[in-house]
Amino acid sequence: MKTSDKRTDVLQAALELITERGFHGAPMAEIAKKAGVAAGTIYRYFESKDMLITELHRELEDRIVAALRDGYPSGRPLRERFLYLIGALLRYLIAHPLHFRYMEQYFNSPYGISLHRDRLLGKPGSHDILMDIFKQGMEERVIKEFPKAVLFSLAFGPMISLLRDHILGFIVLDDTLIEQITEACWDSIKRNNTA
Amino acid sequence: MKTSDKRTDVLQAALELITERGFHGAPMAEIAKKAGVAAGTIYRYFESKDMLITELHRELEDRIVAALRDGYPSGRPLRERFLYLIGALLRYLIAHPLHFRYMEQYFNSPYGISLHRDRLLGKPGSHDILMDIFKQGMEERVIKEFPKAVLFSLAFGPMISLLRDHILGFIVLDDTLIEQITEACWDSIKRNNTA
Amino acid sequence: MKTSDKRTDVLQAALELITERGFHGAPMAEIAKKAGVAAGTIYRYFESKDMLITELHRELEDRIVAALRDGYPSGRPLRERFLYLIGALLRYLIAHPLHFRYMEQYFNSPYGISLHRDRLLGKPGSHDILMDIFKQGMEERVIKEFPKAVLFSLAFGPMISLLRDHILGFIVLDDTLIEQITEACWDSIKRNNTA
Amino acid sequence: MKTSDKRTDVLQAALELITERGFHGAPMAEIAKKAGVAAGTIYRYFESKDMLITELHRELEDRIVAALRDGYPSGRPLRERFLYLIGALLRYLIAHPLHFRYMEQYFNSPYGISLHRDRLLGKPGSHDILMDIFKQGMEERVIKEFPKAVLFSLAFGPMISLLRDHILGFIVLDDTLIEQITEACWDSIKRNNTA
DNA sequence: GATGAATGAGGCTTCATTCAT
DNA sequence: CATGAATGAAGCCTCATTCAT
Repeated sequence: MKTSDKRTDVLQAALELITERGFHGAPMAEIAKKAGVAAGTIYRYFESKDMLITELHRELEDRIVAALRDGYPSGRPLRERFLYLIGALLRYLIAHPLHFRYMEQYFNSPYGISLHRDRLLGKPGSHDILMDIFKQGMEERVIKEFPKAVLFSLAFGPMISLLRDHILGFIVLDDTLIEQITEACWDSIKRNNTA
Repeated sequence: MKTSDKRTDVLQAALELITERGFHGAPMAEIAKKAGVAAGTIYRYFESKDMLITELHRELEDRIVAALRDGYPSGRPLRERFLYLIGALLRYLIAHPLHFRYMEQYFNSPYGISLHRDRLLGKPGSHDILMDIFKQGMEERVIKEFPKAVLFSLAFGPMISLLRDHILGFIVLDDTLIEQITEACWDSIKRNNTA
Repeated sequence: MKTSDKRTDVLQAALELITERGFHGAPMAEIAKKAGVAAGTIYRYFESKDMLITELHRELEDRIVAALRDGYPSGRPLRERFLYLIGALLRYLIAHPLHFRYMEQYFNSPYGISLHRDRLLGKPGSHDILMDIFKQGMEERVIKEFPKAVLFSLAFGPMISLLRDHILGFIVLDDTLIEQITEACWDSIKRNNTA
Repeated sequence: MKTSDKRTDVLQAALELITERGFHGAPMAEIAKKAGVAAGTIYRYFESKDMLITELHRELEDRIVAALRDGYPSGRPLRERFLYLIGALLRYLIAHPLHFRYMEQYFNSPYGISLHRDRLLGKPGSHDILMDIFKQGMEERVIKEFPKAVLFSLAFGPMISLLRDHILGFIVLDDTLIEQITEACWDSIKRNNTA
């Protein structure tokens, strides 16, 4: 049994180094050293530093999407599905702070700019799930009449900000708080029953 | 009247180049050229590239804070003051997309990591204004009982996400939409007077 | 019957790759791939890349010399033997452009510099044949009184230049032209019997 | 008075190193050291190693062409002009063996391949002079009826071969010999007055 | 103060060669 | 014998910073 697949080692080393020091503070030589391989070895698995960075992004994204799909309460009411999605993502990223940090950096770099809208939840998978919720919600007049991008921002914007604070130790996001926060997000997009 | 203060020229050139190409895509030599000065000249005004970057951040922050203070309806009700703050910031950043882009990059770089909590509204100034609103709001039971960091994220998180979309052209933030969005933010932090 | 001797495959692959891209555009790994063997395998047959290159040179040289010997009209008059030699070489290299390209590259590289005089026809074999012609020719006062190196250059120099043009498609060397050219070469070394 | 223009120093160092060791045996770092400058300095004058190599080629070519033009006996008979051209080139390259070695290497590399026909005498200048001689010579039926490329090869091919031998010390090209050789070249292209 | 040529450390990448399987 | 993953030295180039003018 091989515990160490070199490709995986490189990705992990890159993840750690890049989240800690940024793309430009993570030379290939250092990534190699941290991964326990020679510098040249990285190039057997990744065409270039850019490719390594892009590939790592893709892998993390896949894992995140998988985490969101897993346990998604398809048949349940709108609100419940929405709360699940936000909560699951929040929990995943709290459990994997490096993933969060990496994704954040990626989107704020020339790499991620081409990804635009397909951001944190870019993969068709989870993105569509969310969009379905929004669509259905607006049709049923449960959710405010907003462009999807606005709903998206209201739903996920706070999370990013909160995760940073959590990682930096400014707040502790325990289960109770997470629940309250997801509900607050729901409040921002749900229609006010002015009736 | 000095139309061209070299220091200002350098800052402006740095702003444009860095927002367009990132910190590492903006060599000092190019900044100098764009600013119409010699490379060495920059070092008369800034100790190093890092200092230039930090200084630029500080200047932008100052201007943003000033913009928020200006016209702030001190004596008015809580909700109105809150809406004003969010709306003013949104409007300022829409009017100054480079400022937004720069601040975003800054926070997502090793530079910004040391800034922690003091983010977009880091300067005591505006930050305090907002914190006062939260404090008073919670005391008066108008706003949900949350750690301030959470309230902050609920209030400003969506905005950052929206600004990106706006700058990238995915949505058009006109005055009507801005008003609706700020109200949605308010919905997420205001207490549901179901009692 | 061995259709594929690995050693031969490697030499052929090297020939093709090197003539196409130069010594430095032909990595061992690529030669190996083209030869259908593993990179390490090459080192069973050749001590190093340098040795491979040198060895390939030697093999091509052997084949060229063999081609010249074959059909050489030993008993015939001087002029005829001379014309045969030039013509045969020209025809061989036209038929094997890769051989020509390789030899050319070889001589113009640090490898070939150590080969000095032993150039295209370096191997004692054909070289001697030519030298005999020159010697006899001078003795019989049919050929100009020149150092052998000069006669050699007059005889073969034009050919190299022409082959390049032919390979590059600037001229088409058909049989008629070849005959005329070999005669022109003869003109340059044959004594003008003006006396 | 500046004896050392850094650009010139770099070109000279490159010339020496490349002729001695080939393009790939002449690292930029070494060229820099030999030129007495820092590695990075080269890039102020040349965009890349390729550009340096190409530029050096151009400069040498210019000098050679200038040497050929200088003293060219425009008004004199065809034969004299031809002999002058060959002789002048031969003399120039004997006096500047590094130039010859460099040009040779250049043409036998991927760089020079794109130069094709425009070889040693590529610059319109001298090339045209030669072509004019050929054209006029054929019209006046003084020169054999050959494609220009063939005449060119007959005229210059031997020279290249001879220069190598000279540089390697196999022969000594003194003025007497040079004159005889140029005449031999003339013999190869001039029409045989079979009349 | 201003200039910009010069510096040289450091980054990314290639590739000949080795060696465990 | 053959394999091909791994190695790491070495090459090209960039760019923040300095300093003589």
